[in-house]
This record gives sequence, structure tokens and C-alpha cells, in this order.
Amino acid sequence: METRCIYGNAARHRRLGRDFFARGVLDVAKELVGAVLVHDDGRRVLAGRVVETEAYRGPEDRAAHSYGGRRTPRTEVMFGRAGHAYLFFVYGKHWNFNVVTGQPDEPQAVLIRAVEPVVGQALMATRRGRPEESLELTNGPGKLCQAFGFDRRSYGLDLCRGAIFFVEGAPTRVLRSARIGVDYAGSWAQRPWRFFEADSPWVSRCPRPRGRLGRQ
DNA sequence: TGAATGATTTACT
DNA sequence: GTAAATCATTCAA
Repeated sequence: METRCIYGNAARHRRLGRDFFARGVLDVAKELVGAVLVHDDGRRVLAGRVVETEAYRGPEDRAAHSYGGRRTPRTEVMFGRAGHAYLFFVYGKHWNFNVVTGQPDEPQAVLIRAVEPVVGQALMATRRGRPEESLELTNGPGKLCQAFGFDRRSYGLDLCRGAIFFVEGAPTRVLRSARIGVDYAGSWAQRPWRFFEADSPWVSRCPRPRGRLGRQ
């Protein structure tokens, strides 16, 4: 599926479709790094290259909101079809944006943790209260939601159609680490289910090096 | 109906 | 480096 040009050059951009998302969450999380997240509300366009993701794989993953098959109004969308948006509110302030993956009744999702702004930095800067060139625009899951204007209104939206979507990006070097902020999950927190672009200044934080050479 | 808590961010030392 | 902010969601009663 073609979309109109959204960032700068004349290249054509292909929207990621159902088949891309209806796979295992680890594959999708890894391959989303380098893709471009777009929010086109018809008046303004925002876009950013995904540089950091995390995979959450219920029901077995203790770190996932869908752990143990927990099916609530909040997690409901994760039990449905891949390619839909799962948003949740945390710490009394922040929204986080995910895309559902896998097959129905496999409650998985990829958390988008950081992007590199590509289009619409001025609006992102206004919403974030930071300069346009600031790394703080979108280098965290809550920050990018604020910059892109994501909140409960986007819950359940189909990312294969509509105003919010991903387009294919160029391949890039992807590293992995443990996920962030899920220490409550015991050994599940240690699994290397966080994926991020090597050498990107836009990732939310540098992973703690593991091993003498800082290898992943 | 009430209590606990969190897939974070920010300010401050 | 630490700590406070702040409220929707969840679960127990």
C-alpha cells in the first residue's frame, strides 16, 4: 500500500500492514527499529524513525500487562487482531504507545520507547516545552506520546488504516538489552527483549553494559 | 469503597 | 545520583 510522501524526498513509502504485525512479538519489535512512525491528522504531519522498542509477550511474560491472561478493559485490545494500538496511562502523568502483534488471543504488543524526529519538530517542541533540536523531544515512551499527541483517544485504532501508522524504513543495526522499568517481573526482566538502534543519540537511555567489552 | 501501584518524567542535590 | 509527582487501573473486601 502506497502512502503519499511524508518526509522530504520523493521516495515512496510503504505502510506496514497486517501481515507485518501478525507475527511473533520479538520479530516485530526488532524489525520496527528503523521504521517510521507517522501521525497524520489531516492537518498536520508528525513523523519519527523508531530507534527503540520493547516486546511484551503475554500470557507467560510476567512483565506484560496481559500476564496470566489478564483480560481487562485496559488490556482488551491486546487479545484482538494485530496492528491495533494499545495505549495505557502510568504514574499519573504519562501515556505509552504500543502496537498489538501475533494472532488473536495471543496478548502481545510492542512498546515504542523512542523515535528520532523526522517531520514536525516545531509542533513536537511546542507540546514538549523544549527546543526543536532537543533530544528530550521523543527519547522516551511518555515523551514521544506527548510529542505526537497520543492519549486515550488513540486506544484501539487500526494502524493498518487511519491517521497513525508505520512506514517501512531502511535496515539498520539493532542491538538488544534487558527491558527498562520492569524489575517487578523477576527473571523475565532480564530477558533481552529491548531493541534499539546502535549509536543512536535518541534512545531513552544507554543500557548497562554486560560483560567486559560492553557487548549485548 | 478503599488501597496499592506503576512498561515515567522531572527537578533537585 | 535520589525523590517526588500524580491518577487510572486493578484487585480485594
